[in-house]
Amino acid sequence: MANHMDNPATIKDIAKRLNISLSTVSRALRNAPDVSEETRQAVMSLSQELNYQPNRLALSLRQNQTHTIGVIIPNLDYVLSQMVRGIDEVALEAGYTVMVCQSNESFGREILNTQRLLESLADGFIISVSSETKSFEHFKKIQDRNLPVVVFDRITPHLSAPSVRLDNQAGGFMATEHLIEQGYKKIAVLAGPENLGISNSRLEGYKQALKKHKIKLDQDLILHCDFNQDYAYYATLELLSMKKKPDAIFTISDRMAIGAMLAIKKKGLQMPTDIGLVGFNNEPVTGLVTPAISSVEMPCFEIGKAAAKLFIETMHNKESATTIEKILHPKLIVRESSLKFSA
Amino acid sequence: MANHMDNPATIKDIAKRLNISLSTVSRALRNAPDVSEETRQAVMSLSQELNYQPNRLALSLRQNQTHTIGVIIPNLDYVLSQMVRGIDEVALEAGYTVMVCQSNESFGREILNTQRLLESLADGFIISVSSETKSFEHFKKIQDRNLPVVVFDRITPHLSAPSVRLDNQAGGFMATEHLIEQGYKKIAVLAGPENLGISNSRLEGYKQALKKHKIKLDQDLILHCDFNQDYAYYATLELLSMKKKPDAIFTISDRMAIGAMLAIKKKGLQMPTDIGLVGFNNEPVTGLVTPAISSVEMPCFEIGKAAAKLFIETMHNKESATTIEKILHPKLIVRESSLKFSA
DNA sequence: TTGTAGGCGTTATCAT
DNA sequence: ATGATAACGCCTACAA
Repeated sequence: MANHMDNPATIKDIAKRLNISLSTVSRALRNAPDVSEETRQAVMSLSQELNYQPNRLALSLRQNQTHTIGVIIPNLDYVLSQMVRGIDEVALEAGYTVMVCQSNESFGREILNTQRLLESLADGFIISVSSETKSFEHFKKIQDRNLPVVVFDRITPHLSAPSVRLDNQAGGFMATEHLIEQGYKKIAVLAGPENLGISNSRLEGYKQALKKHKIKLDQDLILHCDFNQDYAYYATLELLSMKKKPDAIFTISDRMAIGAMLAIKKKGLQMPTDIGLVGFNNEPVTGLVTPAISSVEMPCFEIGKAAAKLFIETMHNKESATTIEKILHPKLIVRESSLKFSA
Repeated sequence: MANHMDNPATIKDIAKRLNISLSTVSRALRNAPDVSEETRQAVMSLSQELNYQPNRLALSLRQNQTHTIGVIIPNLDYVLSQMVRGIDEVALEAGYTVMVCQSNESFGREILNTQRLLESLADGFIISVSSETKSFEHFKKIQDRNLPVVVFDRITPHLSAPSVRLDNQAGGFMATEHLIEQGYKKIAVLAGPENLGISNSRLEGYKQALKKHKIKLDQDLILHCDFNQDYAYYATLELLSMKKKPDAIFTISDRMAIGAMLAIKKKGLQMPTDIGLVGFNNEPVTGLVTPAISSVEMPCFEIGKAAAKLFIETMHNKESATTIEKILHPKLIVRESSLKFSA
């Protein structure tokens, strides 16, 4: 049995015990061709006995790579958890370890995370940008070091890197068109922070749908508010107090949809009769509340997997174009909250 | 400006440019006392100019520590996300980087994660055990290397390590007693997997409450099922088909509570009149469904923070007793689903 | 087929 | 106050 040593066995230990040189051991261990069967056997069996594990630190130092991917994300909510699972899945299989850092939607924290991960010598980065972030110097530093970066979900034009994302505009479009087809006339939209790409794309889809159906765009029906439930609640109360009150609301996240729902109930209005509601993300909760909320489904797990795959590819082929843009497609899940013409 | 070098500057570079020795640079950088003010200034300013960052790999190799904590958790659901946030918070502040690995409740995956993290030379581990895990050899390997381990949330007697957890029994007790006080007579419990500690503790609390109130324990009212919504749904259907049907259900997780709720609705029963329901975790969803579900609140973020703090302490004081057990307290959040005597 | 030596970036010990 | 050297664990020319 392995004697109770604190310190893991090293190549040196094996070499000493076998009275051969370090290099021979190293070769035997890595199945190099030029080592006698006899020595190899001896090395192998002893290394098993000593429970030898190569020291990744030494390896990394030598080869100048850590087989670690730095993942920076704004939070660990439902959507991103799923995506991280996808990343994890692929990365693990490819022999990479993942370091996940949450920025908590904080710009400063994002910089700190980048810094730390850079210090830890991650081989590259998979990033979803915080909503607070408007400057991208910290990410540029990564690229200055010539490390591969993949951005996903919340991408940004300010960072030129291969990317994976949802077709957010299509999502916004299908949500809005669905409401139009259900006979809603005055459709408001709760958009997210103005500087956020996904927010604007979904909003763009909304506008596109109105245009297609020849509905005049009313700026008063577009509200930008923070990505969370409370803001959405108050924004909705505001909307519902307008003279020319909307008869439907599209929110660009489910958190916001929940906030809107609570406000609608507070006002004593009924969904889907008085007012229609469609959210975004298709979080499980949308199917559980009453009425169940229609939502745009996003293939989170797949997006995560795609991001990791793209990363690995970029890694193995450093010259690859930074213009690769992988776009996955949303799907509308219709539930009660928007089903005016129910079956 | 920093010339566009791919390779980060090293001590060597600085030494060369300044025509002094490596050791002097090293000393100057680390503010050693025995270096002339002049040299120090020169080194400092050049290192800034070159944007010098010490190479953590080399440092780690030298000092035999990575300042990295391996975190192994079964999944990234609401509860654990919060806890991870807590861990992150404290670890970051203490200068540690966190590597989070999900086992996906899989025993094999947990072993793999441990292995990987061990190879990556984490300085220690913070672990919440997968529900599938019945053997603990892989964790013993960590301790064999004399690395500190802290277990949290899902702890196990098979692993002797400092731990942080909720007083699960108290949680089970307060949920059950609340139901009793609300006048429910036949209270069933949906417990989790049998080998899981938290499951059994909560169940124990249930039993304790019955005992206190002199209610006879009925084994038929205790169902073990997997930790998820679907199982809970079917288990509840089963419960509700019994002749001596229960008039209240305590589920040891909110996921299960949701499953139970759906089954109750399916059967056309009303909460809280026909049947009472209390869940566990106080996930946001419990407040959003109709009727809102009472639930036992657990201070997730705090538990995470406590785990990380305990880890840091253990780290700095290796001889510390492995018997430290930090226990945080739950709080019952009463909502409609169990409020028979409503105000 | 095997061994020797140098290097990855850093720090620590010992001289000078 | 400064420098040379060995060491952390590993790999890889190059030499034998």
